[in-house]
Amino acid sequence: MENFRNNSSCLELSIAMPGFSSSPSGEMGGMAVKGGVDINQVASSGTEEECMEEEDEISRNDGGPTPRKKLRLTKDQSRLLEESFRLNHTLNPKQKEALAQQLNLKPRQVEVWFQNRRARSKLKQTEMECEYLKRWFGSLTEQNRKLQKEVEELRAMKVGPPHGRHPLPPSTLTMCPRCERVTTTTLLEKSPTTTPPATKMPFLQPPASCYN
DNA sequence: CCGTTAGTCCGTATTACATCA
DNA sequence: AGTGATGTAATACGGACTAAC
Repeated sequence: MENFRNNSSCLELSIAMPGFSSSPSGEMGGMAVKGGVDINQVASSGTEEECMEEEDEISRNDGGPTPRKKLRLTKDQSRLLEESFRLNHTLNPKQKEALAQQLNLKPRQVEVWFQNRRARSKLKQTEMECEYLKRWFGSLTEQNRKLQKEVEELRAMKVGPPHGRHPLPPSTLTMCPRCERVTTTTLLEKSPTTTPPATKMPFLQPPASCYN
């Protein structure tokens, strides 16, 4: 059976992360998944069916819950998994099988590794977003503080000398999120920092000056 | 055509173990 | 040696999707 579900795009945020290419393969299906399988019983290149057989053996043992032991992947295994992940964030059954064979792991282990890896990616992205929003908040606070100050100054000017002085145009601050350089622009221009970062993170749209 | 069911994969939360300071 | 923190492999569960009936 094929499963064309392809919704890992929910992970697709606009922050560019190294090794996060978000190009899931579409074709899914065909693997038995549910059911607790203690796959730590040595990483032999077994099939899913063999996993199930092992599970049966385990559950037949003494009836009691078998303590699960945890496998640590070798550096080579991790490296190869990471390389595969860079190419694809999801695996179709054939890829999974091939990779498992190559790594001397069970397909289920490869599948779990990819699931956890996707979760870690997402967590990392969320942390980055959080960090960015904090900085955003900080810069807006600072911007607000300066504008308040400017308002105060303008008010003071208004009640001060009646004529002969041209007040400066009100300005606002713009911070480039990439280089974190603050520039001043007049309010007649559209200030990018006043645009909420709701949909797209402005990492991807730094001002042209950033590249100068 | 529509509803139901079974099978599959995925995301998410959690658990349990290994390792390190 | 004991312990708490951290990283991560593995499990549990529910949702989404598809094919078959």
